[in-house]
Amino acid sequence: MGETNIERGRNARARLLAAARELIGELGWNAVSTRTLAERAGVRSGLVHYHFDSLQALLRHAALAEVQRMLDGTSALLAGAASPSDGIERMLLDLDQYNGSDSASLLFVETYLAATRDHELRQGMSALVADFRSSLTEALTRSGHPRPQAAASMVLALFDGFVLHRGLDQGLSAEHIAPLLRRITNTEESRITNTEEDGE
Amino acid sequence: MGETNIERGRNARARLLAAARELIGELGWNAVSTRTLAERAGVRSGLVHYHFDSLQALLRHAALAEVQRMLDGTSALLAGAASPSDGIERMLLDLDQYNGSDSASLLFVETYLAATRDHELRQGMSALVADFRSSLTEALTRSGHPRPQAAASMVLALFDGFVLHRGLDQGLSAEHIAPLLRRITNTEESRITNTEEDGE
DNA sequence: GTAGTATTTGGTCGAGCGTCCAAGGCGATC
DNA sequence: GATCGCCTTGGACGCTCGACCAAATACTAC
Repeated sequence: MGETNIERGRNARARLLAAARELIGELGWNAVSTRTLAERAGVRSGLVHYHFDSLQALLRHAALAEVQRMLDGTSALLAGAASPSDGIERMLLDLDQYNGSDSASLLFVETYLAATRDHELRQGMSALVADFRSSLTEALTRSGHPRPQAAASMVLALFDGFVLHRGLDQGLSAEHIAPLLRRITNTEESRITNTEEDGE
Repeated sequence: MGETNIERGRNARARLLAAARELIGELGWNAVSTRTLAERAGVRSGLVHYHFDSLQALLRHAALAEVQRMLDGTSALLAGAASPSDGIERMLLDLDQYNGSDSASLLFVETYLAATRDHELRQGMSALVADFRSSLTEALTRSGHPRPQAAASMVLALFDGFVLHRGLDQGLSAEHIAPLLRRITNTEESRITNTEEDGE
């Protein structure tokens, strides 16, 4: 295809996105500058505004692509599992790869925060998260969970909070909380509505 | 007492801290500048470095004080409840005041993130969170929970993730997930270890 | 009042920021 | 080999930043 000239462009663009993926987590969304970005990508800073409308647009694009990649990988675990409960537990164990201090974990949280201040990013993130949650909800519904919607929301919140807390407390492990996670994903209705038999 | 001169200083200092409390959530940790801070506090920007060693020190101080205030308020709910399960559920309902987009919610998450990049802040946050978690663990232990440590970790992660997700999905409500929260805080051992009776 | 101390002001410093752009490089096409 | 279009360069623009400091101010103590 000898499109070497165009390939050059695609390459630089991809390297800029990869650099953004790393730096958002390392430095924080607001601390990523065109110059550090260009340096990490091995290009000159002028290129940023050739390939993207603005620095924010670059960061948005990089963040959404990475979040989608992570969510896709995670929901693949759900699809390949024998039951939703197993799938969710595998997802939890899979979360151990995000130790809460690596750039992938932090990118996720940074993107959440940036989304509260950037309308376009917020819409993109909402769509991705809603998709993921509806997969979860659907799986839980099919398995007969009495509150599939609430359980899916809870599992999602738990996962993100899990990653957040790992940044402070490295002792927090997936195996540690897996047994209790099963209580949520159980298809049985909870039998106990009030536990005050145990005073002090 | 005519310490009017010192009072002036205390007042300016307090106003700077209050401004930081607001702005960290509104703009993001890294976007708070000495000048916006001073403007919000109604003082001149030079005062920042008179009352504090650096901008970072001011932000650290303000964030840790506010997080402690929030955690203290929340654990008061636990202390005043009939049982840990009730207390935890009240804490969850109390979380509804943090809608995920207000400056209080965002300050919390911003501080988590900033702690991964600021050693001193990280130590302060770790101590506060560890304190809170140990209160929870102790309460769950006294009530006979089979896995008090794991349950406390889980509840904490769930709460923070809950706030995080509310920023994207305002439909997420505490009442919605309260019934499932009880499954975690239940003092009974989970009876089901494997739920694959429901294929597809 | 005078001296002394704590607080506040207003401005400067060098550095880094996002954005823009004219000029140059470079492979494809004729 | 000339022309064309995409890609890249290097620098300039105006601006904000954290930090710092000498002078001015406000209050206290003598």
